Amino acid sequence: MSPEFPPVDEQIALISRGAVDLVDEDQLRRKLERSRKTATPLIVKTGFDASAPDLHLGHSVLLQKMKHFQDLGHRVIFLIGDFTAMIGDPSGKKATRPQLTAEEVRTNSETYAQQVFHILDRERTEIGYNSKWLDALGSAGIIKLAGRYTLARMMERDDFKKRFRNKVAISIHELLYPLLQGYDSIALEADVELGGSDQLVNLLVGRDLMKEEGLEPQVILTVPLLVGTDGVEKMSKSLGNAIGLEERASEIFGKTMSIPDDLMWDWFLLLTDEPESEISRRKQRVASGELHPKALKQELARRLTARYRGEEAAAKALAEFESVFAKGGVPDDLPSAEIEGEIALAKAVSQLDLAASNREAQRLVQQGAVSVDDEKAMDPFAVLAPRSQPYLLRVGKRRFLNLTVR
RNA sequence: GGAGGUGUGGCCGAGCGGUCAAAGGCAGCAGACUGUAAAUCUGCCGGGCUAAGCCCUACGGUGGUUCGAAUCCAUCCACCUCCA
Repeated sequence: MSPEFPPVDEQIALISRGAVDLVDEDQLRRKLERSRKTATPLIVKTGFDASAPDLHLGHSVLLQKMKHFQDLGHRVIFLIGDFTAMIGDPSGKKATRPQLTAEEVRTNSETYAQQVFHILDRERTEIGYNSKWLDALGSAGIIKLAGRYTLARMMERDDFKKRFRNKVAISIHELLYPLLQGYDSIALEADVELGGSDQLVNLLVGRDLMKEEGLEPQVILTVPLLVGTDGVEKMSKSLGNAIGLEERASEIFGKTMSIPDDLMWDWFLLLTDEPESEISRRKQRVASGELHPKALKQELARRLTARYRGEEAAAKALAEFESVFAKGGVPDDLPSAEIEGEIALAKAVSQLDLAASNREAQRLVQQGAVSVDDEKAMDPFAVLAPRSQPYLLRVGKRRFLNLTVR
């Protein structure tokens, strides 16, 4: 039963791969040594907000780091911030989050579980809810907790400092948020807490609170925020630059192919287990012209697609991408639709949702974006007459439809 | 409690009472090119209409002034700042 842990140096190498902050390494080393000696796994905590159940590749960076700990034999706790979600996230002060009901939290966490186990080991993942202890804390407990921290220390953090200096409002509950998050660490007696690099300060508060409580403070490890498909902003669903873990194979593949070439290196480092030395070697080979960036990006896309949709689907997505974009071909299985009676081309395009409106459909046709049966159609009012064979409609490079006109 | 400010298309952000479906930027879409749904360049970018024109909706809400308002007035709402 007693787990075998790899040598400490080996563990540290894997743990620190791609990490931004590690506070601090010596302490981690001590914890790992003790864990090895006593055959006791470390308790590794990662918090997730229960209000945003749609996970994307950005989240997967963190999940992978959790997986690393699992692979090393440690106890990974996937902590769902159901209580903190009910307070609302302080950083998103633009729109006050609606309070989630217990029911919603439950469904969301199920959705989570389904997505998370693409990466994490289902058998070895513990799922926790912070309402378990935060509910019990009560207002007296919160006040006591708040007494453990000072305004001056809270205001050391850059974001608050800036906002204060610029006279941008800071509401009281925003001060509470990190404290509650820190209390989670106390409750779990976490050895390590993982988070995105934007979480650093919150995680540090947890460390301080643990010390105050007389516990051994947690080690903090943060991972970078993954840059999204636009190559500029951090990946987020609302910015439209995200690739969801549940998307179709062709989408995952295609969207990955759409990232700027230079972003590949980051993605390789953060989203695959490719050794760092190998990544930099490839970078050199691309720079020297020996290796084609497209080929490499296709490999990245294939691997990411395979992880979430399986090898077979990934291979198919790759083949289809080549045939559609490199050779101007048509995908294997395309959607089909039927229309009763003859119809003008532009109208058909918009009615079939190949364009958002009639006007847009018209513009697309006039711009030469639409083809019928592989021939460019420039007249928006060309009539598609009823016929036994379906028409093959293509709009732009990516939208296809088999249309039967009766 | 008092003083003031702001509210424009998915976002940011211009906007003299007419020539404003509203500059510019971003995002998006398309075309060309290519090595890809990279990069670059070009075009488009509220909606409806068998249309090179007509019509409708739009500048926080409502109601006015005016031949005519995103632009002026009133009022309401929302957000923000300052002084207490």
